[in-house]
Amino acid sequence: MMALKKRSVSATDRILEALEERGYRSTAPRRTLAAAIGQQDRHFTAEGLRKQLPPSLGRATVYRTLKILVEAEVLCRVLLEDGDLHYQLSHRGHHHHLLCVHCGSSQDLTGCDIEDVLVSTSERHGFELSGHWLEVYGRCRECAESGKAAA
Amino acid sequence: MMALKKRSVSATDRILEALEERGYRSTAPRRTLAAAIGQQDRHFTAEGLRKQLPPSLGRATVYRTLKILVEAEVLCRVLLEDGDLHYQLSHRGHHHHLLCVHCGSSQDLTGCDIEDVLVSTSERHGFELSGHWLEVYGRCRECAESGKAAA
DNA sequence: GTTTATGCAAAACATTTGCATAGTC
DNA sequence: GACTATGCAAATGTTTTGCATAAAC
Repeated sequence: MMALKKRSVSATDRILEALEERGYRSTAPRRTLAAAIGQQDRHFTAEGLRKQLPPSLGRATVYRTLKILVEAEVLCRVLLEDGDLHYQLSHRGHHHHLLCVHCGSSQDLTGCDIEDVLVSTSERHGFELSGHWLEVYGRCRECAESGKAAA
Repeated sequence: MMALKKRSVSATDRILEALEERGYRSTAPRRTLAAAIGQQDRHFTAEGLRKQLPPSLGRATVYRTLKILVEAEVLCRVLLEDGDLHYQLSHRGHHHHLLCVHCGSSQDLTGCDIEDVLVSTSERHGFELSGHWLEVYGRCRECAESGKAAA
């Protein structure tokens, strides 16, 4: 229904917990970053995020923290249609996204049978499947209903 | 069976034809580039390609030509598992790749029912599907059979 | 001759790294 | 106090741009 549910469990807290779990120290810059990420309602880039942060927060810290968060699976990377890679809040485990090209929102793809199709297709090609990356583009319900025109 | 069939119709010629079709001029640098691309037997990057070219061929020309070729659908971009985007010779039209993470070869995915699955899944989410991007990773038959160990 | 393409150098970005300083545990 | 994280500035690497010159049509 909504872009990226930012309320309820608080994405910010999930981020901080993930850092703690992994033995990273709790620092002011990381708390600031976690809060900022928690407020993103669509995919974002490292530089884009940085522009929303106090300039006192070093560039390197942003990049280093984002890398950690991707490894911790709190963030994931999404591939836009033009080939740009952005970051996005994520739920653990393998999943895919329905990316709205209009508003930038993203829904997780659940109950998807793609895996099965890939397994059989791969076998047919003598290919030993080990992973895949899928992004789905289109318009979310809201955007489809409202702007029947718009870009 | 093979990585990217470079013989038969000659990828180089396909590239040159595509340029001609689109009204681009036939120039020496473009011919050099086409030949070099035709010799690639796996995905490559702009900079990687440039290193195989005479230094007299300007950097800008490489980038400009690659962009044209992607638009002409002679090349396509492939997303590696680590998020790197590479170029690769392509066959027109929408298709996916089985990318061997070991030798870097690529097979086109044909007879794939993914589209159908996506359509129904999207509908279930109220999502108006417009496109998708899929990459499949694993080992090609040759690599799977030979190095049962190797990286 | 007109128009397009090229090479170059510089600019614009994005990301990473070394290191001294500051903050956590 | 020991170890980790930070901010900064510089280094790296990639891609884009402006522009005068050269080549294609």
